[in-house]
Amino acid sequence: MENYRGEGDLNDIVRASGGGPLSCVTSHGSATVHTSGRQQFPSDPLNLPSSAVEGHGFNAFGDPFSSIRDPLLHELHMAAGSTHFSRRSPNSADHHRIASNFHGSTTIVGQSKLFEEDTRSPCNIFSRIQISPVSSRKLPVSPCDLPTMAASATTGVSGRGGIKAAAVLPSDMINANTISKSSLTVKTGPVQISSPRNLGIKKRLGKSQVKKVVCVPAPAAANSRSSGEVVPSDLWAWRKYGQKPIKGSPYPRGYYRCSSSKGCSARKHVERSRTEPNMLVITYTREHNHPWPTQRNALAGSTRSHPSKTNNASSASKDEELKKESQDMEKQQEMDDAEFAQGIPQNYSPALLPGSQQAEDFFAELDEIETDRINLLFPQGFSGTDQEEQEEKKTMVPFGLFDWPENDTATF
DNA sequence: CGGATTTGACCTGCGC
DNA sequence: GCGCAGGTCAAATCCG
Repeated sequence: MENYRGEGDLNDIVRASGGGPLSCVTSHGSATVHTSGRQQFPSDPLNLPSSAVEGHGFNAFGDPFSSIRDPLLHELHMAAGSTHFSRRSPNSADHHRIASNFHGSTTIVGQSKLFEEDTRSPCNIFSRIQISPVSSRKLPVSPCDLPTMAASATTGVSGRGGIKAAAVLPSDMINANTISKSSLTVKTGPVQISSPRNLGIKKRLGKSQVKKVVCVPAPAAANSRSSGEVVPSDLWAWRKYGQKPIKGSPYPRGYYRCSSSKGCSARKHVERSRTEPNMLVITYTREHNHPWPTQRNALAGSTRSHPSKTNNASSASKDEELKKESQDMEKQQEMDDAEFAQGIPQNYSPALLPGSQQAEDFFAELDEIETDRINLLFPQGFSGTDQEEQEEKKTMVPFGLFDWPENDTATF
């Protein structure tokens, strides 16, 4: 059984309420009249004192994935936290501002009230993120195939038994940026994350395995060899070892194992949602038995997934970009590691007052870092002049990590 | 040439 | 026990 640490090591992905830092939804730009899509981003785990986080049940279930952070999820998390919550303010006006900022463009009048209410509610956003026990055999449809369940899934918890299977929230439903854009059009990808952190109950699945499911928008461009299937890249290096047609689905499922480290038994399989072909359902099984790789390792392990990234950049500047990116990522990882080691985010600085010089300097630095990160992730730069477009791309930052073509953002 | 992908065969678990 | 479907293996092939 290789290094597989056993079925018991993986938690189920269902939690009756509460959730974890992985429950970061970066979707935006979608529009819905569903106004209960409350964003509890003050629950951003990066910026909350650990006590507050634990108070909501984080890390209360010995989640194996909490010790090994998935870079994909981690980056989503980071991007959301850094991009939209760096300008912290204790007053409600800024709550309002933050809530609207998160979605990049639209200000929702009255949002702050919702915001405040929700921060008091024990049923925070994390209970609204996709919560789905997954069994490849017993779940007839993938999490992304269940948009119609969203209404009932807004709590993420059903009445009977407390857990609703496959309660998947389309981004439309989780999006606080309601009534803002063309109805029900997802312009940039929704990301639905089902995390083992969301589990309160262990549940055995088909082959005694518990899985972690992530739904991401499917890139359209081809960056794989012949199948045309495009798999978003995360910081792990994955090697494809199989592909199978799945009954009932027109799309095959690709099987990948971690190649970041020899002997790592981590697996994932990627398939398109059968009802939403624009969505990829990535199911992670087993655990990595090594720390998640540095950027250098990740790049080394995914060369084939990154064909011809020329983009008019000279090789010299490309090297510099890569170098800078690598340094940036490593620096960020070091910071993160330190935060996780201490349990309290180091950049959590509640003492900063909005008007103080200290705060201004702090935010100025964050702005610089922010700009750098975005530039790194979009080395081509933002070509568009439209402010909304730029805002959208800014919010898209995490998706850049998947190495998606810029143009794909409008294909949903 | 080394490493990644493809793909058919084989293995295994589950439902009937 | 049998059949089905998902998961894995490994040889062939491809690509940088």
